[in-house]
Amino acid sequence: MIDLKLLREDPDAFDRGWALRGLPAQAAGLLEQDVALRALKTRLQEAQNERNAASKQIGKAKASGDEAAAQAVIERVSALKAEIQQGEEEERQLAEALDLALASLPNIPAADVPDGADENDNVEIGRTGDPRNFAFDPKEHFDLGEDLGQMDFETAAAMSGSRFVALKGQLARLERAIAQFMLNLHTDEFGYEEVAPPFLVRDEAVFGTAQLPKFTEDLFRTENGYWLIPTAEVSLTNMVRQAILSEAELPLRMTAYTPCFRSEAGSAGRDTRGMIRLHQFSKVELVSITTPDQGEAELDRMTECAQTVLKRLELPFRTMKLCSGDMGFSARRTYDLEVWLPGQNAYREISSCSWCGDFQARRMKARFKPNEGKGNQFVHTLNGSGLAVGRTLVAILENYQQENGTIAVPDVLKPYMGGVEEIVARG
RNA sequence: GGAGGGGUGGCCGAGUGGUUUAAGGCGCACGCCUGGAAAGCGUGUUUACCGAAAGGUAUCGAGGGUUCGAAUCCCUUCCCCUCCGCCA
Repeated sequence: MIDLKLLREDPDAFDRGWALRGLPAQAAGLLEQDVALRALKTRLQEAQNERNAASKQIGKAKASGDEAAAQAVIERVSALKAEIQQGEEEERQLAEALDLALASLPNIPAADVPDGADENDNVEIGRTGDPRNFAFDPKEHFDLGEDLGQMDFETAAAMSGSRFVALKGQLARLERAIAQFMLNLHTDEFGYEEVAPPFLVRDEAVFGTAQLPKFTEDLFRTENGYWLIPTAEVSLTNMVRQAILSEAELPLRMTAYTPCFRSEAGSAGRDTRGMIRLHQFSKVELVSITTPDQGEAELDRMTECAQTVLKRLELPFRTMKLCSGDMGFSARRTYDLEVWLPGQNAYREISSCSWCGDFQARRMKARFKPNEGKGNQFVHTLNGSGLAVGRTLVAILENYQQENGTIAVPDVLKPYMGGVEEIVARG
């Protein structure tokens, strides 16, 4: 949610920001609604003031037994009543319309975010690790997994439809090992607190992180009104919903390993084979809650935490700074990590780290009490994947495949694999 | 699923139709006092909007209603809690 006060001060800056995201100018229309609402409030207040003063006179008149005087004022006040009621109704409608408009507008990109329309305009800012030279034609992960007899799309489809998978045996264990490794890294070395959060949440939570009101079609919903989290960003960020934190306890860093549920509406036909795009996948998420002055630096730190996972797994990747048109709704700045997939001969997104400023905090009413000065301020929120577990498994299969179709287990995962050094076909 | 009890400011908590401001406490801020501190005393302390200011208006989970006037009465709804039942 953008700050209406800032919008009043510099409407052009907001229009420029929205233009970067391909939106038409909004500020004038919003300010018009704002002015109308405040003018109405003022009129309403004047009428209420008059009514209150008159009501007090009635009380006094009745106390002194002057029924006639009381009756005269009562008649005058009743006339005000209709006017006030109508004004209140009008005010409610105007406020609702303005709130919805504000809630439906995305965050303003930071100044350094490259201007661009879509992912083709993202800017590569670094590569880490060299893609391996294969002496044979590297396969895609789904061929590898199916040949190993441990990645079963057909059985999953039979019970759940397309975009589901069942992992078995050592691949199922590998997924667990990946998640364990990531969680241990983020908690033991980077100071994130592990959280096991709810996977079903209410409207307010999803509004807080801004999937609502605009992106309902991307989410699954239960019949009694719960939303299945599309990412643990929702659960973790809402840990501080409505909170007033003390500055001393910031930054708060939380991590969680959760399933993520996405309807993938609008992505029909894309990545239909394999595990790249599923309705359900698991992810280790990172969320930081900071003071405003720490927000930007925290994004760099968080991105490095995510990069470290790939480095330890010795997976080649590149780091992208997202352009304005490709950033998520809440973000001011986003870095994507794209892992090299030799089977696809392409870099594919495996992490996305975003700094949201106070955009989500304002929606959640997440504040902190500063050490110096008075008044509570909104915190900054950040979220990032550290990493998408399913896609990490894909990357390991493709990068660690051997000519005979077996998969070498990355060194850092061996402690989690119970002595297994190589994943082989089931006997 | 059954039966109850509740939602009041940063926090706790009083308040079942009126006659300046939602009592009181805690916390916090400032001041007085002190060699310094504690204690004590005093002042202030939701948010939004209008106003140069003084001040005003709204805000007691949300939305309707009754009334000249609602935190208070009525209706609807959301949320939290307790007990019972069922259950990993």
